[in-house]
Order: sequence, then structure tokens, then C-alpha cells
Amino acid sequence: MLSEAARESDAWQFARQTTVSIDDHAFARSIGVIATPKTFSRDAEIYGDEEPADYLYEIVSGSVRTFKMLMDGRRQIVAFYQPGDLFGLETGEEYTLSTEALTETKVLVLKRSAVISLATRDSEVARQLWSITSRELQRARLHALLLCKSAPERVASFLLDLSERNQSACLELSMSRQDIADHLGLTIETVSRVLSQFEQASAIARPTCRRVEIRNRTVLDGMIG
Amino acid sequence: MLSEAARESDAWQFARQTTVSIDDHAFARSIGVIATPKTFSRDAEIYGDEEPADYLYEIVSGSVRTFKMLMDGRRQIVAFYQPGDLFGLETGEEYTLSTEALTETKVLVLKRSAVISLATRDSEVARQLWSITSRELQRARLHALLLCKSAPERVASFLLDLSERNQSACLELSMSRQDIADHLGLTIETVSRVLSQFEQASAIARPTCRRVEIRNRTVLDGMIG
DNA sequence: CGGCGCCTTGAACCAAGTCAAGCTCTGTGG
DNA sequence: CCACAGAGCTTGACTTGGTTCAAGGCGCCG
Repeated sequence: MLSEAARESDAWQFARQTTVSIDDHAFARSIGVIATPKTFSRDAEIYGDEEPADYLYEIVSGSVRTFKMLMDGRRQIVAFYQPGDLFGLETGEEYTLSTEALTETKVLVLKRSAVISLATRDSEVARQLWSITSRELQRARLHALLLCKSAPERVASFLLDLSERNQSACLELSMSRQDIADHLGLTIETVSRVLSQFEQASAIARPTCRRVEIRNRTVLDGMIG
Repeated sequence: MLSEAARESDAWQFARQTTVSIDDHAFARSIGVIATPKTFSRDAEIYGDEEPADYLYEIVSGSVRTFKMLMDGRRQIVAFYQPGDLFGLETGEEYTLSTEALTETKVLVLKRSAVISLATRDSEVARQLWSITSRELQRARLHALLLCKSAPERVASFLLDLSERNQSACLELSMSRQDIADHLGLTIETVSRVLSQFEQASAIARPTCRRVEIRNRTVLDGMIG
């Protein structure tokens, strides 16, 4: 079976980084592999680090966090995923991260062996798998860059990234302050203080603590330097 | 042409993370693409960020740094590569990093279009490309983890990583203190101080400033916590 | 309306950064 | 062969951004 994506003029032309989800969108359907829907409730584990990586997931609604627990008990949140995003794709036999639902989350579950076996026959599918991993790599490197910057820069980047991914200046944060802190390598107190600081500078408004509206993008852009 | 790696019982069984170079080793020869040797002198640029990503490289001897310049003039070193390592592989049309030789470095140059075209015909090559990018992803995530830790933890991880990659307790550092600092998100002064600290704790010895011998791995392992 | 999580705010502290010498190689020219 | 110059590394004193510790406030749900 040939993937729909093969319609593109050049099978080896890749999606731009800025339009992160185009390639993934309805990935399950586009490659024609059987996908079974499944729902996870808030804070439920979807899979754990070092478990057999038998499935990959496409988010239909809700959102998830992928993370790694460190031996000293600290938690590093690697990424947040939203509707349309894929997660859980591995080249090895085991997951290298854990994943939990941030909110009630509906996903499509794809059998890894089926996808990989398809990839051996359809080079377009193989290219897509590579492309997905490559995009994760970009994200991971960007994240590493972030971790070298100051607290205000990290928080500003985080807000702008969310805003861009949702195509909206009004953000409904599905994650807690602790989640944000563990993602940015800060403490909840610092995240909170920086948000207050942004609010005082009129860069953002906070109708409730889980809702952030970007009022002055320029100020935040300025923070990123 | 079928790649040598296809001898493996299961074409879709992937190399363990711990044996990082097995898959890459003599990659150029293993996939049978024409590779032209080329030599770069110390500090020479091999390619620049955002240039067309027409080639990928396999290191024969020497070593390189890949990095990103930030708008504020800071430099983040993403990774160091050594003989046997591959670098410069992109899914997009442009490089997303710059690369420079740390020392006099000999590389094999492979045309990206040739490798990619081969991948559309040989699914084993496609799998290898995916696998290489996936390994880079592991490295990038490990690096992000590192950047959340304390200065001693970062330096200890760096030394242990180098030691493991070279399979030796005696390290000849091909990079400057500034390179190390830019990789670990620290200042040269902090790197220097931490090394002195390790020396006083008899965890390492420093015959010269570019040579480090790991004397007590347990102390360093303990730092990583 | 009361209790419990989660978030915010304040004050004291500390790890790493900054600034400023001084030291150690290495290569060069007298 | 030695003196010197320069780059890179180390060390010390001081500053600072972010953490830690400790209250206090807000909102949500029983």
C-alpha cells in the first residue's frame, strides 16, 4: 500500500521545521496501519522507561509529558505533546523515556512491528519514520540550548513555543508549575516569580493560574536575545 | 548492493546504545557509496549552519566539534566526534549546526543524495540512516539531562563519557577549556576549578593541562548521583 | 464552609559567574 | 641557548541569579 504522502512531487523533500505537525498529522491513517483508539485518564502512565517499545502513539485529544527519572529522585521532563503529535517511536527494542497523560487523553495506538515491517517495503514510510525522529532531534537540541539560558529566557521561550504550536496567544496550560519547572530545569518558585515579573511588565496576563495570555510578544521576544 | 550489516539475523534488530560506534564503523564502506577522503586543519570549518547539507562525513582520524552560535554571541557546543563517528547527516536540505575541526582531521566525504537515493532502494540502508539519527537523539537528550545538574556532575559525566568512548582511563583532550565550557554550559573558570577539585580528591591526575588520567572512577561515578 | 493542593511571595543562602591577577607552557627571535 | 611574548590555563576575591526554606493566599471540591 502506498502512502498518501507520496503524492508530493519529490518523495525525498522534507517538511520544514516550522510546520512541525504537517508530516505527522493523521500519520496513522496516512500510512494505512491499523490503529486502535485508547483513552488515558489524568496522570495515568502510558508506558514506562525500559519497557518493550511495542507501540507508538498519535494524540487525538489531550496532552502528555515524556520524562526521565534521575537516580537522585529528580525528574526531567523531555517534552510535552499535543493533538496531532506522535510519541513513543523508538529504533531500539525498549522505550528510553516514560510517558504520562497530563489530562484525559485520547490516542491512536499503532503496533511498532507493523509500522516497521511496512517501512521495509515502502521507502516513503521509512523516510517518514526517519523524519519524525529527526524532528525530535531538533527539538531535543533546541531544548539543550534553552537550558543554557537565564530563567526569564527559558520561561519566555516556553510560552512562545506553546503559543506557536497552538497558533494562539491565549494559552490554557495543561501542565502544573512543577511540570514546567522540571521541563525548564528550574524550581516552581522561580517559574512563578518570572511569570509575575512578566505580568508586571505587561508582557502577559493571568486570568487564572492555568491560563496565560500573551499581551506583548515583543517583550518576550526581547528576553530570548 | 546489499550492506554487510544485513548479515544480522534480524534486519530490524538495532545496535545497543552502549556500543555506539558498531553501526557506524566504516559506514561509508559498508553501504558501498563512493567516499572521497579530505583533510581539514585545526579550527577549519567543515560546514556552516544553514548551508546546503550536500554531504555527510565519517571521521578517519582527528576530531571535530559541532556547535550553534547564539544571537548574543554565546556558543553552544552540541557534540564532539571522534574517529569512526559520522556527522553532518540531515533529513532537511540545510545543515542545522556548524562543524569545525578540533585538530588536523581526516574524513571521508559521502554525497547525501547518493546515500538517500540508495536508501529508497535498500531498506537496510534506510534503517541505518534512521538508526544514526536516533542515536544522535539519545545523545542530545542525555546532554539535556546533563545541563540540569551541578558543575561537578557535568564535568564528571564529560570525563567518564570520553573515557568510555576511547576505552581508556588516559584522556588526551583534543578540545580547549573554552570548548569544554561551551559544551557543558559552564565558564572556563568553573571547569578549571572543578578539575582542580577532582585532582585534590585524587579522582584524576593532570600530567599536562590537555591530558587527564582517571585515577578513581568511583569518586567520579559518585558525583553523577 | 472548610480542608487540601497548588500557586505565590518573601528572606536568607549558596553555587556559579565575573573580574582580575598570576602562572605555565610553547614557539620565536636575538 | 636563553629571553621573551602570547595564548591558554589556574587561582583568588567578590557579586549575583536562582535555590531553599518558610509563610501565606487562592481556588476547587466535598
